[in-house]
Amino acid sequence: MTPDAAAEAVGEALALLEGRWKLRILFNLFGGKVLRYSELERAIPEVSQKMLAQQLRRLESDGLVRREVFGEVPPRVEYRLTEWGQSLCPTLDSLLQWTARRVPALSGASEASVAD
Amino acid sequence: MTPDAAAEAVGEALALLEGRWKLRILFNLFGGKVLRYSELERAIPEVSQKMLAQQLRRLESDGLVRREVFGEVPPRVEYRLTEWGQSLCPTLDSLLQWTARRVPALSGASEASVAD
DNA sequence: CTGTATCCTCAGAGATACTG
DNA sequence: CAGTATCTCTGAGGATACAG
Repeated sequence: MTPDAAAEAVGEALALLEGRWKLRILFNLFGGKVLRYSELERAIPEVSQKMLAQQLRRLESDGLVRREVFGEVPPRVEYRLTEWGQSLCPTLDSLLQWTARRVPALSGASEASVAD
Repeated sequence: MTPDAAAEAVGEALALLEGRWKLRILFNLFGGKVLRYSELERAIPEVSQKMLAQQLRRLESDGLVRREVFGEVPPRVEYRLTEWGQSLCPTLDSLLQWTARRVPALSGASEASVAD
């Protein structure tokens, strides 16, 4: 696999998670949690209705989230992770472990090393 | 760990990789490769000089890439991954494995399920 | 309750030109 | 060779209003 092909493949994976709200949504659903639209709004107070709806649609069409509509009055819509979405958890965990391995601060990091 | 805290932590990790060029750069350096500025330009022909320099600086200040300047004429600058940067490889691999597990296409995926 | 529609802003990507 | 400087422009995201 060439560096470019690998970068593209990983990039496509990351694209599914990019944006300011996707991770917030995902982490509120990890562990099999099932939330209504209004519950997600409360869980993520900073998000606008437009962005919440938009990102949920994206997550759904990308296969990470399942949306279930109940034909009731008043309307009810529930969101949960798909199995595939749930299976992302360990990978995000490994990302977390990686950040923990970051070196605190290189002593001479402010200036690039200069060899001669 | 709350969903919000986890989302923020993972978001910070992803931020280190976001942008159109960072992964391209990273994958060209994985495996201990050492490349000069001009070699990176050739490896990623679509990138402008501005973006390449800018993203390299970011990767460097984030601790993923090490930059080594040789005080020669003509100038020579080499880039390689730090140990921490190199240690990201398995995680990106697991991301790749994850995408491979994606379900091909849900039969009734175009319309959301409607319960009653 | 669960969304669309519209308008607006502003960080960041890209093109181009220039420099030690 | 290895970069800055400057300009432009796009599009993600936000505010607000409206709708089934």
